[in-house]
Amino acid sequence: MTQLVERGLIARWRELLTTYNQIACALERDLQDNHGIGLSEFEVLDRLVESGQAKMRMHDLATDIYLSQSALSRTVARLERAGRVVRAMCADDRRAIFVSPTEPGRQLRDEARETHRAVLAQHIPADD
Amino acid sequence: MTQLVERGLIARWRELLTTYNQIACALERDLQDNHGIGLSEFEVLDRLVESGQAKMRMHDLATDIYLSQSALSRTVARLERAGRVVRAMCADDRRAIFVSPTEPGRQLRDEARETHRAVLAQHIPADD
DNA sequence: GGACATTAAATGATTGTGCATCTCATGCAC
DNA sequence: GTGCATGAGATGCACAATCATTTAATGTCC
Repeated sequence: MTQLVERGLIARWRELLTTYNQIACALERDLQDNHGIGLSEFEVLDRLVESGQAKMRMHDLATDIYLSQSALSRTVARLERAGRVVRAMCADDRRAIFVSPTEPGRQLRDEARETHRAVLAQHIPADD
Repeated sequence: MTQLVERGLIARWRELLTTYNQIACALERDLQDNHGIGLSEFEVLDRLVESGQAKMRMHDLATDIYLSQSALSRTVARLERAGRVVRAMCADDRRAIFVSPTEPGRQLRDEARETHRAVLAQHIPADD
């Protein structure tokens, strides 16, 4: 990535495009094969756990992540369906929803994190 | 991008993830709004024209680009439906297909290129 | 020449995404 | 209080991407 800094906008964009797609594709495949979880599901779960808090509001989760609001909503729905998180009412603001990882969810995250890191290590250049 | 080189794998990946999504999203939106063309359609058309050749085989086009074979096939189909390219038999190898941009296709590409460049200029850091 | 692997491209099925819209809940003005 | 804008989240719809499969043409080995 960094070695291409001077090549002009288009070249840098294309580099970004292919790098992103390669990595995202590899992550998607390995996460799915090894843990039965998609990339965006992992990213959500990961951020949820790493926040350290027991529960997070959807809205706060959304600011952290690259997903659109509707994509986040569906991703959390999938995670819930799979028993990785629970959604709960928020007493203070009844429009809001709290999301918390379940124990299996935390566990899955820990396992998947290793696959995740391995794929990244393999695809992201050591340094410049 | 470059200023984050030392932050570790995960941080670099997240940076890539959000950068990519912001730019791709902006490109998609502006290309669609201003020229009625999607990002992958533009990328295909752009590479097709910039190759300098009158026609290219699908397979050669595929090596240049981040799209899967089936995605490319459908993207070209969309471009053809919109009159931006034509597909033709290849006499040498009757399995292969030639793709050529039409005049309106070239023209659209030239126009869209400016939008494309503008969005990139706006989102990709000048340099460091 | 015949059988089989390989290659180019298209296509069916499934899935995830974005946009627009909808439903409620809040907040604020009056 | 009523009325209206705004905010949080869910959902219908359309579309694009993937995987797996299919069709058809080439190549190869015997």
